[in-house]
Amino acid sequence: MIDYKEIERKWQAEWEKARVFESDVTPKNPYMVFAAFPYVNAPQHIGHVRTFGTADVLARYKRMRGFNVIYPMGFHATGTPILGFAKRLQKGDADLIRELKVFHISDEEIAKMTDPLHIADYFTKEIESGMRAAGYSIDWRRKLVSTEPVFSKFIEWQIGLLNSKGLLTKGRHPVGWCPNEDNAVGMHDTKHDVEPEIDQETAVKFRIDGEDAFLLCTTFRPETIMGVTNLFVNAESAYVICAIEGMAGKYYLSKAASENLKYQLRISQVGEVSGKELLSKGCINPSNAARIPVLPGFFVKEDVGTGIVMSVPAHAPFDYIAIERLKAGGNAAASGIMPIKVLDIDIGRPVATRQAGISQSASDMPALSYLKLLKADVNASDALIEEATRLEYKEESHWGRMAVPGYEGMSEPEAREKVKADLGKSGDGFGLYVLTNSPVYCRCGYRVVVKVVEDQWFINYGDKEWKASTLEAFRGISVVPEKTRKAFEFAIGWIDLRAVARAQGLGTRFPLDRDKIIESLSDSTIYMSMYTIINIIRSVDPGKLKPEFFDYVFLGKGDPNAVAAGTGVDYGLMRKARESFVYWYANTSSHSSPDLIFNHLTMYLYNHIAIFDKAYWPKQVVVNGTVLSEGEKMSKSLGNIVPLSDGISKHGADPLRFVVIAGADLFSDSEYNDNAVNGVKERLEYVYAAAASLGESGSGALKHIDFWLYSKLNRKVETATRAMEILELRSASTEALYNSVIELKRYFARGGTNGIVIRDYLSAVTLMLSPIAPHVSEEIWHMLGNTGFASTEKWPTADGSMISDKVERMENLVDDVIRDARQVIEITSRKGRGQPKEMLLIVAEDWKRKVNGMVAAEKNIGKIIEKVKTDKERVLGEEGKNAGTTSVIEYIAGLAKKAAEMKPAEMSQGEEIELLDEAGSYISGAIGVKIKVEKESDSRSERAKRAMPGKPCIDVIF
RNA sequence: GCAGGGGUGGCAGAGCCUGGCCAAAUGCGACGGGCUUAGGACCCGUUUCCGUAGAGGAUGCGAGAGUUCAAAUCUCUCCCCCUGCACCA
Repeated sequence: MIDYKEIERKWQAEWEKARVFESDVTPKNPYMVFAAFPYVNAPQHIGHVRTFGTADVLARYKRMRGFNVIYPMGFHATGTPILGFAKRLQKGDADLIRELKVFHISDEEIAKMTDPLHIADYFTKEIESGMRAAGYSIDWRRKLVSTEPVFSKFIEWQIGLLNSKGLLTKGRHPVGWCPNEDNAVGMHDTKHDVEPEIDQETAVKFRIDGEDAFLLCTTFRPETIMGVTNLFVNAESAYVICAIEGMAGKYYLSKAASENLKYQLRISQVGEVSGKELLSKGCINPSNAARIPVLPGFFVKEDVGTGIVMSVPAHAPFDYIAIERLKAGGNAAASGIMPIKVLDIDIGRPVATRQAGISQSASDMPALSYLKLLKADVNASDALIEEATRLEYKEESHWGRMAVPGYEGMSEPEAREKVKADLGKSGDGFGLYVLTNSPVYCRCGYRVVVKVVEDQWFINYGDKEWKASTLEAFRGISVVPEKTRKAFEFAIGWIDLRAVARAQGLGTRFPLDRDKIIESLSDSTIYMSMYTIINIIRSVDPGKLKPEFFDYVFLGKGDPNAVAAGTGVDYGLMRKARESFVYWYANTSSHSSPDLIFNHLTMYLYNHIAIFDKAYWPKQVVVNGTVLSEGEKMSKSLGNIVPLSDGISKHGADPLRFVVIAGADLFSDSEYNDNAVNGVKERLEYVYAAAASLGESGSGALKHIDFWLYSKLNRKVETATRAMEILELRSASTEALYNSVIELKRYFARGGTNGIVIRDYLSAVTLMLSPIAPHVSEEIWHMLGNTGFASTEKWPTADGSMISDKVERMENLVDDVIRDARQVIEITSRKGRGQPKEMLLIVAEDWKRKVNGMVAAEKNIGKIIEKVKTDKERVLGEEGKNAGTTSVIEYIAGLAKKAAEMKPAEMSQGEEIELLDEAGSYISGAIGVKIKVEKESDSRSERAKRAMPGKPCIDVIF
């Protein structure tokens, strides 16, 4: 048994003592591996091992491949979550405390966490100790925290630089907003962690007949305006009359809506009116000047949109039902309403209603068709009508074609945009932001609204030139796995304005507006460059780190003497920092999880392209999958996380690393469960035990099975190396561990005992396991009698001359024989022939091998038979001396069916016999019957002539 | 809706780029046997169907069509699942 705790303690101490993972500029080729730095609002759970562990495996592998490698680590503490965290604790949030208890954090410690800086401090240490326990080969001298003064100086430089390049811009921007706290709210600030989703609706003005006033509607489907037959209001709700700055006339909307909208419109109330009063008004449809009534709509909610909706009974099931109900109730104004269809659904498409055999053209009312489809009558539940709406919108959006003048033939999305633009031009409509997943509540209990923030600073990722050069540069960057490249390209194209400053949070003040804090994704785009110099400048007074300093170190700008004099930073130290940056930043690999593709990773690319010289642009980005537990993503919100420390103490760091990192393809999610971990443990222990018992092995001349093991080993090295190069860690580890165990077992079962062979095999396997299971590998490496660290050894290289298809296929022959023999015995025993005494393995004559070769080359059986008939001596030569012409011809004829795929025989009769003799005890052990190997020509068996090259004839003797 | 990734045997998951050696690796599970006082662990075997003194056949990799001597693998159409869609780390 392996004592994981013991060997982890031992080797981690040894590594630290020998400083094997600390590295500085040397003549060797540099390689820097880093992972997106963790946000420090919780300790690590085993899900994090996926990214940090994968980075570690690459660092360790590259080190063994002769690179000078650093794997630095930093911590992200800026931003709002920690602040929210502290606030929640101040209020004694029970959910959060329960979460913390999962990580075994003491009550005293929790009490102190009402201070945000303490949270950052505590978890930074916590996470570091977890990473040390997991055995990551991190150079801890380069540790960095995003709240450090040094870091702020660096970020100020970055923002200043972006601004000087004209990449910052200012403007209006909609955000989720809490009216109570007067703050922007993101997912972390809401109840149940829901993201406030903001979308733009279209507000349409319907002039009231005889008044200089409008009813203001909102809609997601402005293209249906030509089909509007009436408006709906909620007769029970309070409405108000408002003036809106910048727009002529007065506007009616619900009181609730006026409250919500004041965060995006300059809106002032000038009067009040009840919903009932609105019913008497008549409106003009701006699209066709038709006069339409205002009716009470049962489904209209005062706090959604403006509390007034357009009614399109032809295309909106709710509208259709509402009118039907009004008609049934004898509403006079409703009685005359006829639905107006504005778009058709492309005939021939597999539309749900058509499949259900419901005609659409007959009724001219798609809304009714969808209601019929769902068997929804006039009294249907809201949920059912909702479902019909959803289905209709989906299909109309997909297959709908406009059928009104000016828009004929347009698809629904095209028409939507066109109508929206047209309404904007004519002044009859404008865009309005809404929360699509409303209601969303702030943690404080208030309902979140949309606020349009004025004077918001952005990083303009929409800048055409910047976008183009980023996309261009991206083509030269290696993406692992390659299949995520498209997602990146899309993200690079999609990203646009990105808010760079916000009102609250920990972090660096925004240089252009000191009341604001730099948004926390924007302050983590080029921090990796700091890893190259942080250990050098650690002692420098942050006040001296002026922009000129960073200009020199990172951009090579300015004269070092002048910069040193101007900033007060030591000249030599500054030169050293520059040298270090130039050295390390030339070759980097960046690791993170797929959810960062659309923000952090894309911004990482953009900022590097904008700021650094081409030589220091990213070289490789690596994206890995997540970790599942019982098929579900491991996350705090699901409550199914396992703290890293628990995982390590329960299973050991190496088995945990193995399952999480190598348990699945890089981009697939890996499944963590005890069963999987135990499987890894068993195998690690098998290798360990094999090394432990090495002393008992013999030596001597190499036998076939020794050559076989060497062939497997060298092939394994090739495969694993190829896999490691593209971080296919699953294949690499399958080769290094799973297959090695299978091969070793077979080797021993087949009587392999050669100590030299086993040592060679185990040595290479141990080194290949080292990146993923470093502690166990060190231990085994030393058991094999080595003194240095496996971690710093050379990765094994394959000896191609030891790889032999023939040798491996010979071993397959042994298996084939066993399988066939079993089958024969089973059948004979079923036929009641009792226990066999002995089994003959009759090996085909060499002339048959010669014939096989001829058939493989010729394919034409007839021709070959002719040749044999006319000149057997010459055709078969020495091998055919004792073969009767008749039996030769019979044999050839028997090959007719297989002629097409016939391959020349690989083994001679002598080799085949030798192999079967060597494997004899293994074979007889497997089938439980004594075996005897004989030559076809020596055999007295009647079946002997059935022997084929590579297929010995089996004859069971009773 | 848009974008990306997928759909393989009881399950998980390779294979697909570079078509044949694929009834399809590997692991788990299930079943049978061995070992054990017993269980666990471990070892051996079976795990689509049919046939059979063995080297054979049929069906088969979301559905359908096509290309090819040959398709899980290439092409097209369709269906379904997962993830993301912003100011939030």
